[in-house]
Amino acid sequence: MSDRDQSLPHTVSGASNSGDALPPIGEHARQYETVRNAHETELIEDYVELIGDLIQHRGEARAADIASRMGVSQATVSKMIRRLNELGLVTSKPYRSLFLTEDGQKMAEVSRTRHDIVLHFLRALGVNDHTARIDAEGMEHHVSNETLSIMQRFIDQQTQR
Amino acid sequence: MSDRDQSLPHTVSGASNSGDALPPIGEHARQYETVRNAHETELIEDYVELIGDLIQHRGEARAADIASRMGVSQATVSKMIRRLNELGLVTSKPYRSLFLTEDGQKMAEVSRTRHDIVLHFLRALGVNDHTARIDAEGMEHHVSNETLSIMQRFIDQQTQR
DNA sequence: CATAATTGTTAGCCAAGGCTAAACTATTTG
DNA sequence: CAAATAGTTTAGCCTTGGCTAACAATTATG
Repeated sequence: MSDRDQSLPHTVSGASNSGDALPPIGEHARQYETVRNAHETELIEDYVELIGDLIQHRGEARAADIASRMGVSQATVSKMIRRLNELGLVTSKPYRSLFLTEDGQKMAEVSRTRHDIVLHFLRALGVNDHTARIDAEGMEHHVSNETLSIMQRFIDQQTQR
Repeated sequence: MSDRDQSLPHTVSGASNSGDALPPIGEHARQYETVRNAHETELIEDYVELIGDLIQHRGEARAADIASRMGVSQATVSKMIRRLNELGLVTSKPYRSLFLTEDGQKMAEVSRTRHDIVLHFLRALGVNDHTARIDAEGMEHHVSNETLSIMQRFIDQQTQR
């Protein structure tokens, strides 16, 4: 709580969208579909990204570390690792630490880049570091490449002055 | 696809976060926890928000409309409505259209406001309308009130000039 | 006004992502 | 080097949010 509990702004400048017509049905459905799809990959990406970070910063990724950092039980991690294996994102021998496959490394890097852009963008916007970290974690999977590019441009403008 | 498929920016100005140390374990876990919690309420909020929109724009919310706009089967909607009922967010009589309870209306309004702020913000940033709509749909549930306030301020600055 | 078409519900299936408890493996240490 | 501790996996359970198919109610129409 704390940082995230502040008075919610109650207005939007100019015409509120509430007055706008609803989008055409097909388009509307596609918007929700995009979100549902993002959902399916989100967790996977979070695990892969975290595993990449652990390898980079700690030299290895142990299940126990993943569990404590993700805030879930070891059993959950174990099950997830099996999935990542099936998806060809990690290789693992029982009771040994993990490695990312080439695909896994690629995914980790893309996720990491996106994450960083969103985080830097929020900070450049003026959001405090702690909140920015939390928001970035949730937002990263829902930001299109178009928006990412624009965020990057914004960061550049802010820092080059 | 289309709008969302563009070259991913590969750099972040200044120090990449990848070089930063990992957050302390407890904090890290809390970040993920926040995202997991958001997840649980996301869908609920989407349904409630959509029901509110339908009532406002169409005069009523029928299950069939919800199904086609969400892009899911009617059976799924029916089941979901039962849950919303249990949660005290809607009232419904079998084979009749839905109404939001007071709590439901409150939730719909908060969601709508957040959604609008994020959407307007993205447009003010320069994101094209179509992409902005998709991104807003996914992002809205992960934006803290602090960030929303800052987005609102940004919108005001952009439009008041 | 009887029947067809539309809309809503129920039953029963599935996969994902949590959990706890118990079993197994590896590592550390007395 | 044996026993204790730490780490990992498996089994089995639960809830959510999808689905299809079958049935029920409502509404529209010939």
